[in-house]
Order: sequence, then C-alpha cells, then structure tokens
Amino acid sequence: MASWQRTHTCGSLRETHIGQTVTLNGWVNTFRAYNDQIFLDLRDRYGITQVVVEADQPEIFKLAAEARSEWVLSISGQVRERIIDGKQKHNTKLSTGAIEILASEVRVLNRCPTPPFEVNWVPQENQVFVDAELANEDLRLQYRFLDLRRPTLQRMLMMRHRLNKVIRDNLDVQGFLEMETPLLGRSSPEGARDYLVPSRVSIGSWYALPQSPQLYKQILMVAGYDKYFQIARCLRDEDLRADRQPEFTQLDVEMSFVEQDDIFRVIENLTVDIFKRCLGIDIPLPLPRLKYADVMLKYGSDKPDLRYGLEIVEVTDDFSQPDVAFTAFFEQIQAGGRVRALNAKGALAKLSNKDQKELEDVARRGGAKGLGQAKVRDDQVQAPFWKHLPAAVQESLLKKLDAKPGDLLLFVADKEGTVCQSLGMLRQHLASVLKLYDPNALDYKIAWVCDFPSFIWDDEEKRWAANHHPFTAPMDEDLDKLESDPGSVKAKAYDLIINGYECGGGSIRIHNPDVQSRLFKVLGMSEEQAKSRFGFLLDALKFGAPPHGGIALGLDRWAMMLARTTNIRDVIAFPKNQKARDLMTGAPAPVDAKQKKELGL
RNA sequence: GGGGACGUAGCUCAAUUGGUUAGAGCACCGGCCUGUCACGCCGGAGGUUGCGGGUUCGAGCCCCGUCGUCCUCGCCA
Repeated sequence: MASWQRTHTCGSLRETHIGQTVTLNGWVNTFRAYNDQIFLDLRDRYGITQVVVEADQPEIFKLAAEARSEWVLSISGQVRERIIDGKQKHNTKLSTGAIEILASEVRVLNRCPTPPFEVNWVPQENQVFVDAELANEDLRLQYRFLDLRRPTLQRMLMMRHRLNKVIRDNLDVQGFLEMETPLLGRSSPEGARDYLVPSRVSIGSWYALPQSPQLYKQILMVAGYDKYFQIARCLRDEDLRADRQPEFTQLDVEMSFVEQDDIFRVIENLTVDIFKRCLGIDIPLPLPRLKYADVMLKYGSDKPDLRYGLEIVEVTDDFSQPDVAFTAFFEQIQAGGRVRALNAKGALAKLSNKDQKELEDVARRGGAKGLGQAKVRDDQVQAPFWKHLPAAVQESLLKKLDAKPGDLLLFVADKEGTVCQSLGMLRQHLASVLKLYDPNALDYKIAWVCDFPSFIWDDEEKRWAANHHPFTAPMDEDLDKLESDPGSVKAKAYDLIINGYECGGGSIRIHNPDVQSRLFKVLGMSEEQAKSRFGFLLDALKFGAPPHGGIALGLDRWAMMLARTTNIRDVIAFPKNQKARDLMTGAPAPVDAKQKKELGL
C-alpha cells in the first residue's frame, strides 16, 4: 500500500497530469453525495481539487460517505479529465478545474465535529476564492485555528510573509545587518505605558517589555554597526483601536553618518521594492515631502489621506473685516482663534438632510462647538450668518472656496488645534460619504511629513514634552532657540504616511552629550533624573557616538495597506481583541498563588 | 475614563415598532438522486431572545442594572 503522504498539493494538478496516479492531503471543503457517487472538494492552502468516489469500490465509498466538512483526508487515485460522453465538464472557477481524481484509496487522517461557523472556500469566476459568510469576530477569534483557514485571511498572511521577505532581501542588498535586541529591558518613564515583568531572582525589581528598540539601536550605532535593522516586536499598554494592537511589529532601522536625506533614500528604495514585489505597482520617486505646518493647515491632520483633495481653506481674514456683523466667529478670532472652511462640492445633491445633520456631529467630535453650514444655491447662499457679511466678504469667500451652486460650505471657528482637528475629521468623513476615493482600488498616496516641532506644550503637566522622543535632534539652525523659545524649535523628525495612516516615523538623533543635556533640561528633567533613566545612553554618547538616525515602519499597518483591510487583526495570525484579550488562549489569566509568591507579589 | 452601535436557532439575519404557537437562508440529521461543483428535491430536529431586575393584562421590542463584542474621543514619546 502506497504512503498516505501527498505527492501534489490541491492546487497543482493540471491537464498535463492526466493519467498519473497521485496522492492529495487536505480538508473537505464541500461534498456532494449521490447514491452511487460522491464528489469531494479537497482543499489545502494551494487550492481545491475535485475527488470522485464511485460505489463500485464499496470500502472506500463507505468511508467517503461519512466524510464531512473539515475532515482531513488522504486521497490516492488517478488524475483524469473531467469529460463525460465526449463532453468536457471542466469547472472554470478552479485552476484545477480541467481534471479530477478518481479515488482508489481514501484515508481519514482526522475527523472534525461540525464547525461553529463555516470556513469553506467559495470559488469565483476569476479563479479567486472568497470567504463564506463571516461569523461574529469574537467567535472567530475564539476558534482562530478555523478562522485562519479562510481564503482571505490566508491571502493576507501570505502577503505579510512577502512583505517581510522583501524587507530582508532589500535591506541586505542595501548593506544592512539584521540584529536582535532584548525583550526584557528597563522601564523608561517617557511615552506609553509599559508592560512589566517581575523579576524572580531580584524580588521587587521589574523588567519592562520594549515599547521599541529605540535605545538599543542607538547603542548599536555607537558600537559601530552602522547599518542595522530588525523586524521587532514592540509592546505598549495603551487602549486599542482598529489599527492598534498591544503588541505590534516594527521594521526598526538605524544608520550612522547620515542626515535625513540618506534615511529617505534607503526607505524610498525599500518602498518601491515592496510595492513592486507585493502588488506589482510602481511607486514614483522621490516621494513628496510635506511640511507639518502645511499639512495641518490644508488637511487638519499630520497624517492626511492624499488620495483626494478637499483642502481646508483659511478664511480668518474675511471674518476679521471690521464690518462683519457676525459675532460668533468674531469672538473666536478675538480670542486668538481661526476660521477655516471646507467646500463639500456637490454635497447638496449627494447628501440627505440626515447626512448633512451628521456633519455637525462629526465637527463636534473634533472638538468644535458648532459647524457653520452654507448652502450654495443657484441664486443665493443659504446660511444664517451669510446676510451679516458685507458683499465684498461674501464674494471673497465664494472665490477662495471655489463655490458653485450645489456646494455645501462648512465653517469652523475655534482655537487653531480644534479647527484643524474638526475640519480634518470632517474632511475624512466627507471623502467617505461623497465617495471621493475608491477604497478597493490599488491607489496608494505615499508621502513624507517633516519639519515637526520638537516640543509640544503639555497643558496638564505644565511643561514642554518631546513631540517625537527626547533623543530627536533639533534642526541645526534652531539650536540657539532651545532655551529661549522651545515652541519654535523644529526637529529633524519625519513620518511616512500612506493613505491617511502613519506607517513610519523617525528622526536624526542627538549624538552630542551637551545638546542632549540641554534638551533634557527643556523637558524639565534634572541631570540626576536623566542619568538614572538614560545614564547608559548618555554614557555611550560620550564614548565616540557617530552622528546617526533612523526610522521605524509599522509593519502591521503596511500589511493592512498591502492587503487592503482596515482591520489590523486581519494581518496578525493571533491578535488580541479590544480589551487586549486573546479569546483563543484566554490570556491574560490569573496565575497560581505559588507563582505569585515566587515573584514576591 | 467618556461617547456610540450591537447582542434573537450552531452561523447570518427577520419579527408589521408592546399583542396569538418567535420566522427565513445556510449548517446539522434522515430520505431520494451517476456529473455535481457553494449540487438539487422531500422531510426532520433545533430557542431560558446575553444575564438580572422593573413597568404592563401582556415584553425579543419600553426602563434600570450588568456582562460581552466592535467603532470612536482621550491615550498611544
């Protein structure tokens, strides 16, 4: 008796194999049973092959008749063309559809109870498989081993493999070394909440799991490994989102003797390679470089989706005119605020009254107290405040906003940050409801955002905080203003954005211990505090640190982009839910009293 | 920590807005069928409407609480 092990996969057999005796291993995708004949569609990750079992072989026919969805079978038999009475019966939905296996051997490798939800692959005319109807995500996460059999999840995880492979190939060619850094490290107070691990051999002391390999990679630069990368797991104990997991993966890159442009070149080279080899798309270089201040003004976000225009227009000057008799906006301006607007082109016809009402909720979610809406009609503009505006201002606004009949103009007056946030959210919302882009198209708008401010004012703590992180170098020309005017200091920091997602971020680091000390001082950190927290880094910087800098790409988000999903859990084999729980394993879970005692808890 | 949506058969969803015995498709079980291919046809089984309380003659539907899931704001250097 021949081995049960496969000679081919379920996606590999073609007309050229006709006549061969083969063995396939796989899961029962679907079955169609007659009295005297059974069709089994056998599935593995390569595809589906139809198996026919005839009643003239009673032993195997009986076995096949028992088989159900998701049983694991080994089928041996002859490959034959699907042809009946001289007529071809090919199934064009399957790449293996010209042939089938006439079973001479059926072995049940494992049985399976009726699955809690259907995971069978559904063939389509274009020979692509789609999912059966999706069950609730929590149920699917609980039975992740079944969910992972779905064709779309398999495709997305294979895409992720391709992404990792391209990264390793590309960076190797560019001369980078892949190096590992510790998971058990030291807590650093800046930034996100740490996941902590108690030490058994040093009761009362704790490790922290890394939020990123940031400090280690800088030390590697000091050590002379001038081109480093790592596909690194990072952990942050913060609340989750559709695009955020507590543990996530970064492509961590660091280089010595570089400035911003060098980092851009390396990552642009990699980006082109990734999109070419993962999707067959050509990304034109160089990537656009946008200034932080400009994108905040035009798009109300530091990670704008550039697939559509819909730019925000500054109209503070118009509402500041002395003869404007509209006090609500004027009061905001008096208080130092701004008035900005969006033109939702053609929205009057495209949006229902309910849709238009919802815009106000969106603006409120962004922090605005209200939303000024002006409907541009053929003969007039409908808005409560419009009549309070002088004709010249009306004309100026219509011109600046390029207003045409059928347009809906949306105004927000507030503090600058609030105006940006609410109009930024409105812009995103409008693009979606007005269908300004096709979410299913292979349309990628990638850009750098740079010229970030070094510091932002933390209103709660009443101090300056690092916008990026405290090792980010200020622009050379701003070094003088470090103490006198921290708010105006710009950083050598940059983000990489794709379709509205922040997919990477990095900076040139401070390699001069004096500058590093000055920066800690601005952040309100004393010499002693800095020493106790980052002493090893400050030491290292003293021992001949080369100028260096780097970047980290959020690989989960890259995988989302490439796989065209908005759910990060789709590109992670074993993700956690929104409460950071693993519904399959039940983690986190209580531990034994004995375990706790050993750890001094 | 705040806001929102959802929770009805194994799964996906209905239930004329508080009114008879809570329905359908898929899945499951049984029967029929030799060219199906997400086979088809006939039949069957399957429900503490997440849980607890309340209002009412009467609750899947209304109210309160609670648990769970997702989205979102804060947060995420």
